[in-house]
Amino acid sequence: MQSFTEENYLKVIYHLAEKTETVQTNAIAEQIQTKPASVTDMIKKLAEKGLVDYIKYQGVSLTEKGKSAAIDIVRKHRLWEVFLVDKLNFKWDEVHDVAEELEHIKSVSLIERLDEFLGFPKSDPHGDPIPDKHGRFAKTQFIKLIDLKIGDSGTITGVSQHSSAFLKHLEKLGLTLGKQIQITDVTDFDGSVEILSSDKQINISREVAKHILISSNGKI
Amino acid sequence: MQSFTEENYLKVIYHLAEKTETVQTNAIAEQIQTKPASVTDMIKKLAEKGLVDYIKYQGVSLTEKGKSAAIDIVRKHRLWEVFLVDKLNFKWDEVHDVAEELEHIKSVSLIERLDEFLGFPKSDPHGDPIPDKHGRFAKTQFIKLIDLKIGDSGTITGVSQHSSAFLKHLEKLGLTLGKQIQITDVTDFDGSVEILSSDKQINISREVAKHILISSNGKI
DNA sequence: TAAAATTTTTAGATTTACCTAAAAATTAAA
DNA sequence: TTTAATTTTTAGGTAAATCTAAAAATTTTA
Ligand SMILES: [Mn+2]
Ligand SMILES: [Mn+2]
Ligand SMILES: [Mn+2]
Ligand SMILES: [Mn+2]
Repeated sequence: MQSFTEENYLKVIYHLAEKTETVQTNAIAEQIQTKPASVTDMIKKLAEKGLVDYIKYQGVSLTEKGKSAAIDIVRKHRLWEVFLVDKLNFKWDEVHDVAEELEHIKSVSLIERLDEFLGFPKSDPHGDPIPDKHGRFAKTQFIKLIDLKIGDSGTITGVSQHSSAFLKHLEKLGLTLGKQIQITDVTDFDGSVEILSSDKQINISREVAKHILISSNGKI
Repeated sequence: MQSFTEENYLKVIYHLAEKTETVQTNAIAEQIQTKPASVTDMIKKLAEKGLVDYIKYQGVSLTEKGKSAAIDIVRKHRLWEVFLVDKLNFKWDEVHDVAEELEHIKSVSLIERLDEFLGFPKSDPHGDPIPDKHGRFAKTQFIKLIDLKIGDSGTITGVSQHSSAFLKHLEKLGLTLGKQIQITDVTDFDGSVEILSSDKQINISREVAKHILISSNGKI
């Protein structure tokens, strides 16, 4: 059984490992909002417990045991987010912080029953996949909107930024999950992207386009 | 803002104060499952924060501020219990421990929306009243089953013991909330109580009878 | 490839919530 | 009303998760 703090470390290491094979002390410190010295201490403890592989100065990676613990927390986080949006009418930009707390509630039957109550959802309000109780989930094949070419079209199926500011912005633009979009132009000047969505022309910045994930269906 | 631990102390003091005006160090220690010396430490801290009134060796009592914080935790605990039973199909004997964790989730809007989602319930699965968001609730007027006389009847509206063992036992006897009962006899030998419920004669021990709460409707 | 910059670790403290053992105060009994 | 029992507090310490400052290792730059 892991402490609240240990669980947060495992989850952060898991997410960072999606980008780089082995995870750096500083990167963890930044995510956890703590100092590198504290991270080193905790990493040693997690290594003792067999949750991470750790070689001094070489970074850290999750063991199978650590990975499965991390996925379990991610599962809980995403299920609670679905609950908050589907049942309690939270907006998609309001759920993350509460889910950060709820994900640490320790009860296997609670999560299994919640999963059932929600109808075994496959993805959370941000399009992220929800692992099943065995930790299995489909690795989703997303393309960043920024990487599409003029004329390409697809469906918004995820976001790679969960900040309230970003999500509220998308909401205002009408760019929510499930929306069909087509790239109509890319501005030379600032690289902003012109898209067609719900019969409206919208201009979004490169920064926004980077964090919208599309499941492409090629040309219309 | 209180810590997880401070919240538990406030809640325990609140419940103990329902019996005795001022609460003893040892009583708190027993509830929290800790040592009296630790309780003294924490009481000092709570007094510093203005949450309890404390005079050395004289016991402790909640200030208005402390009381309202405690009631807020009780409200959360009971709302989560309703959620678990009504929405996730937990039994009434399975919810307490999970609610002990959920009650510490800090989000005002979460609880307000949960309350609404549940239809603003007035009592929890054990018959205990749920305070509204201002901390107000009706002081319920219960009589212990053990205090009824032969011939008296009433409705089971609460229990004063929340252990799983006790609740499972009641379930097996069919003595759940809302059931009509009538006292038919009291055994001289062991003081056990003979009752009529759902057209069946049941014998319950004094110990059980002490913890069943009845809203009496006099003679039938 | 040697110096500089960056990253990571160690050393030594701090805070929170505990503990044990012993002293002090209160309450009950003789 | 003194003694005994009980309750409560103090004194001194531990473990978990932090921190700052400084040392060590690695990586980058020149
Ligand atoms: Mn989230
Ligand atoms: Mn999410
Ligand atoms: Mn309860
Ligand atoms: Mn209850």
